[in-house]
Amino acid sequence: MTKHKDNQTEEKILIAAQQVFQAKGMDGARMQEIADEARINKAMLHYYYRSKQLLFEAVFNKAFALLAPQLNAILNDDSALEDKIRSFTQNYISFMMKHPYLPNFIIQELNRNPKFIESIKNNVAFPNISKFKMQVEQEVEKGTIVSVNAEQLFINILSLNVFPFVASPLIKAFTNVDDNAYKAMLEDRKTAVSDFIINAIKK
Amino acid sequence: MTKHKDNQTEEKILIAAQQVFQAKGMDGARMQEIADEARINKAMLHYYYRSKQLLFEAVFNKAFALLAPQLNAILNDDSALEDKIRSFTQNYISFMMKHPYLPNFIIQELNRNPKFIESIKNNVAFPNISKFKMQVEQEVEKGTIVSVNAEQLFINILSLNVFPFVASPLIKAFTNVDDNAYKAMLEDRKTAVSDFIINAIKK
DNA sequence: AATTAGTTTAACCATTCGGTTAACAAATGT
DNA sequence: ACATTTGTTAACCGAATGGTTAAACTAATT
Repeated sequence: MTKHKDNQTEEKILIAAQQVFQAKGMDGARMQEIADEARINKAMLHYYYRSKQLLFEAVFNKAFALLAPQLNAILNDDSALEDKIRSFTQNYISFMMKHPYLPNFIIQELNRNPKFIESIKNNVAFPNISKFKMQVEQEVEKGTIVSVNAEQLFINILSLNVFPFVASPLIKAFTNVDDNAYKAMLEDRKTAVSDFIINAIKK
Repeated sequence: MTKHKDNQTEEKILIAAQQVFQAKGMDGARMQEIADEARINKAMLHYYYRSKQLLFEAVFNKAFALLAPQLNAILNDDSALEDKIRSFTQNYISFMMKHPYLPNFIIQELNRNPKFIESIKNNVAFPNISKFKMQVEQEVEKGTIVSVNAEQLFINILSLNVFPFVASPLIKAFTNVDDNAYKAMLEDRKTAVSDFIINAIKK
């Protein structure tokens, strides 16, 4: 980062830290466990990242940088609303099935420390609703969809796509479904959710 | 609980533990902080609840016992599907606005320890989808709603109602909305969400 | 070969944390 | 009145934890 040559150690640490932090959260993670996971000496963690807090922030920012473009796909894209909803749902669920820990990690840590969001809000690619809002308002005016508040619609889209990943243990228990069947249900949702949304707003 | 007389101390501890655990989670909570919050000596925590783990479980079970009946309102009630969706949405959002920490706490701790759910599954009032599933299938057969999978519909209802409480810091940031405006949006959702759902499944 | 800068390790340190102990106070029962 | 049980406190304990240090090691640079 600063004086360090391009060493593989720094990368190994970040990967290990990612796994441990995402599984156990900031408070539950142990520096020793991260070191073990990376198969290096614990002092190396501090050599490269100075403190647990800074290592955590590196992991968090990387995770957020991975998530943000996914959301911008629906917020900033130029294609038609219905197409966007379909492609977003399809892509987002595929993406999340590859990174199931991601949304929970981000949500949990932001709840733990809400001030933390200010520091990432400055990020260039921070998702923002304004363009999406204009598009929805235009569609309402044109009469292609029912009268709907853009913020509420965005919350609905996000909820339907993200929540099943955040609350999976709970949902599995309520619906008496095992891991494989749940995966199949998520697969179905790639189209079922967009059908649901479009039905809800279509005139 | 066991040999203790109906002392107010035990109750004070549980209330304080609830606040601290729900704000900071199992790993982030400190026994000393709970004692301070309850204005009692730390040793009392162990006198009444033996260990941090057991105190945590008491808090968790109480929280879950508060949540479960809310869910059973839509799963086990006999009224018509559309009415249930409306009343559930209305009641659930009102309820959550009074207990905003609840869903996050439960979801977070179940993700931290998925085995933990087995111990509460035995609970008599543990929410179960089976009756709701039958009702949805009947409505589909009668032709009053579009063909829809009951589990998926249940996930959708849950997502739309719960997620805005779980991810509030994130949503507030994306939509550029402050605390008061967000509260107003949640208020709107009491009817907006049920309209959205019913629109989505109506023929 | 000697110097230097960067990297790695084992041992160590101070603090925090969950939990215990022993003495004491206040009820409760006889 | 006395004894026993229950409730409360301060002081303490050992283990775990984030972080530091100083020395050893490695590999370029001169």
